[in-house]
Amino acid sequence: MTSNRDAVLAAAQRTLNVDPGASVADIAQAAGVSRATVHRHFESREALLVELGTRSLDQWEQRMDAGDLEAVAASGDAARIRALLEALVRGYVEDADTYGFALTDHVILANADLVARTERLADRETGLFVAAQAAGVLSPALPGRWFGHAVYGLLVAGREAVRLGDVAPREAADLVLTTLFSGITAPSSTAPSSTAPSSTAPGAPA
Amino acid sequence: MTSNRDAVLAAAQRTLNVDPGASVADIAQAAGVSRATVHRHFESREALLVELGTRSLDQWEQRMDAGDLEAVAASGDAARIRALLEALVRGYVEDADTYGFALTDHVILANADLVARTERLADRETGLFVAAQAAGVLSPALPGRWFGHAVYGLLVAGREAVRLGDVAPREAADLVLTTLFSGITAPSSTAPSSTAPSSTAPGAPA
DNA sequence: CTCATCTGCGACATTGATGTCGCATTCCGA
DNA sequence: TCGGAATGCGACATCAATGTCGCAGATGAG
Repeated sequence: MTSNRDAVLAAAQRTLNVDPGASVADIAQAAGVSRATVHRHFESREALLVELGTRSLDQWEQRMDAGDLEAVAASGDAARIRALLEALVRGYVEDADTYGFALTDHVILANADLVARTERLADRETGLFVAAQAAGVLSPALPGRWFGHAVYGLLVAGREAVRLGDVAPREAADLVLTTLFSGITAPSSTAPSSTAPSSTAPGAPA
Repeated sequence: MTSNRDAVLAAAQRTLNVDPGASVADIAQAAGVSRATVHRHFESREALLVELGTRSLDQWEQRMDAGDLEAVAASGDAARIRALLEALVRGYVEDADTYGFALTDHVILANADLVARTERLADRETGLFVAAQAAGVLSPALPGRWFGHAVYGLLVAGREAVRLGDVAPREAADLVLTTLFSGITAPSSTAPSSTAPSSTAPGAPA
């Protein structure tokens, strides 16, 4: 059984979220095993990080699979596209809670394989964004590649806001989503916020 | 004269923007001096990073000073507030070009003094955001502390998008601004985009 | 010209972290 | 019960990066 291997991964994930520069020794301690044991399971610190990074990309991919991304994109159905976008982002915010450190970890971001795979997944996601533009859901004025970056940036923002205690973990998804979709300006005059996330409006009782 | 000291700082800034984990040796090489010389000017690698971080905070502070932040906030004048917000963000995007690495550098982000000063500056900025809410410029539904994070996140996004070549450096500011203010959804039907940045719309001829 | 100061550098010392190795212990299946 | 495969660990070896020290050349005021 890989019981302890998973324990190490879990500990690493927890530890790195607090201190992204944590050493193998720190991680081993958090996992309650010796440093050598960590090295039995992972050839190097980088290998450990790469595995975590891979898992975070797995989650991303699963989110897109689960949402049937290509089918929804091809459907051209504005409502479906819109709903999928929202579901994806909510999912990402949730995942960021676990793998958030991977968003900005330099070791992970420098690994060629992960970078390549990230690119492929981003391309795939961009397909949805572009379809969303065609369906009138997303602004046609923005470059297709930008959307993914915007999502990424707001994930980082949400994570940081929660980490610093500026927003409650529960609020994060709504904030990210509202900001992403509608921006931060006040809804123009009295018009109903037709572009706000469908679910609970931020500020409403949770 | 501190000629070479400045040269080291400049080299560090350049080098770190490419490889955030660059060693003192890397920086020294980029500056065309020996490693020991770097250490003559900066007690430690951390001290060097802290100085760069300090300078980036100086810029932030200067932007707020230059915009007369408190006066504008107190004025309650929606147009002035709105204009200042836009000017600030444009300024930040420009600064991120130079000090971008500081946005996510773990050494800098872990330094107590810099964190404390960042907090103070963020509080100051939040004053403007809250005034903007009162003036009807920013959404009253969002928590005051969120705005700063949203700006931060989109700066990271813009920086990354430019770094990866997904958007032209010239476009970055418009993209960040539009996304921040109006989000990424298509303007609801045919209504004039009353909340879009006042200057050049993204996509318009530069 | 001369001394004092500043700047730079090569060589050394130290440190923290990484990764390896052989031995002990546990956990099965036969 | 027995044997081997897997797991864990302490101790060691290595390495990369940091930081220190004393000497050498430049610079500049007097």
